[in-house]
Amino acid sequence: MARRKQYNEQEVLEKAMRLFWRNGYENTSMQMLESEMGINKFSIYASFGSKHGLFKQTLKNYKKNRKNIFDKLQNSTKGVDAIKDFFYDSVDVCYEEGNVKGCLITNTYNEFSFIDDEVIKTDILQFMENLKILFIEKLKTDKTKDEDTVLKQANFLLLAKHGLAAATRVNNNKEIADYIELTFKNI
Amino acid sequence: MARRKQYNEQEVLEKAMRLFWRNGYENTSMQMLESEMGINKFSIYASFGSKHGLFKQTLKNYKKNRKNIFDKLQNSTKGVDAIKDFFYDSVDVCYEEGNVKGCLITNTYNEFSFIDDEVIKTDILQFMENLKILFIEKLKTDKTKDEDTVLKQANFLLLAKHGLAAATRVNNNKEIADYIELTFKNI
DNA sequence: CCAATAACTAAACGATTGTTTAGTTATTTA
DNA sequence: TAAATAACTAAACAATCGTTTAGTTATTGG
Repeated sequence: MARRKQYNEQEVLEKAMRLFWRNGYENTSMQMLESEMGINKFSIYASFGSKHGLFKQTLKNYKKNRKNIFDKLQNSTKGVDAIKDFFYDSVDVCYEEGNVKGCLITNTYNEFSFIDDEVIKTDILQFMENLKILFIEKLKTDKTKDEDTVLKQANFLLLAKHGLAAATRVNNNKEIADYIELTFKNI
Repeated sequence: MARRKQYNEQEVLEKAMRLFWRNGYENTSMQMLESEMGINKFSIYASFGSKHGLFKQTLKNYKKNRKNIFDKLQNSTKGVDAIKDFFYDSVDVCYEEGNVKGCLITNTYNEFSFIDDEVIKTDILQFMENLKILFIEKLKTDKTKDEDTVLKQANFLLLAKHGLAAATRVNNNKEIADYIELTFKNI
């Protein structure tokens, strides 16, 4: 054995995540990552392999961070209102995190729709597919909805979530609340 | 006088627009622009000043191209249904253009929210503000809506349009129609 | 205590970015 | 027809990108 790492991989990964979150993937350079993470390029490559690898782990970490609000949605018995709560929770997380911009998943989805990178794309699409399944599950608890309605509404809510994520990047809390209320008015 | 330009500035600008539309600003290189526009870098700089200048003119050209559907919205007497038609028209334009991705304004809005470029940002925000004013105008034709409701619904529709633009980048026509119908169900 | 070795620093890598420039070609008008 | 000049080609520009490598430092276990 020899010298030990002078940094904590989880800690620097969190810092990298927040930088990617603020600036997107392409607009985050290795130089920026160096100073934000507080470690040398060599160390980044030693721990995460590449910029791409670091970003992948960043996404993984993001999902882990959000696990609690997904679990809350999954375990709730409130039906459609559980989804509405989830929308509010998603917004809250963004503002709690402070300096970030919107939702990292949605940001990545937007950015990579212009880039050939099936690895990241598959990752994101799977994430959204899982969310849709959760929506469907909650919508189905309302027995007055037929299957077709449930699917349509699930698709609608997935896109509404997308609009919401865009909104959390610029709008204030009040406008966002209005948006959520109107989204669920007829669901 | 001397030699004349061997290309038509309007024609090559349209080609540049479609390339930016497909790939975004940062992911479009001067090399790609050269081959897509069919002219040399020198000629691009002679006609448009810089990559940034070319992109600005691209946005201007995009607005001009869409003037007809904005005019249709403005001149319509159908109230809220005019906005709904506008949503469908926006989708149609995307699909008619073929190889492009979503709405150039929304794409640019998303991409530049991560970049310090007040020129482009101001341009885009003004565009969205104008659209919101149009929405308000149409919503106001329904005299049963109070002022507060009109503003809330206009904000909602602006964000819904954002979600729609995201959808036209991946989803099929049927899902998009469902989304539009649900959006307007309670307006 | 010292040889082994992992983690560090810092410089350099080749590739690509947007932009400029020097030199050539073609067309215009006097 | 010939001088003038704008538009062309193609090469080079400096800066930055992600990545690698050579050399140094520090800490470990025998």
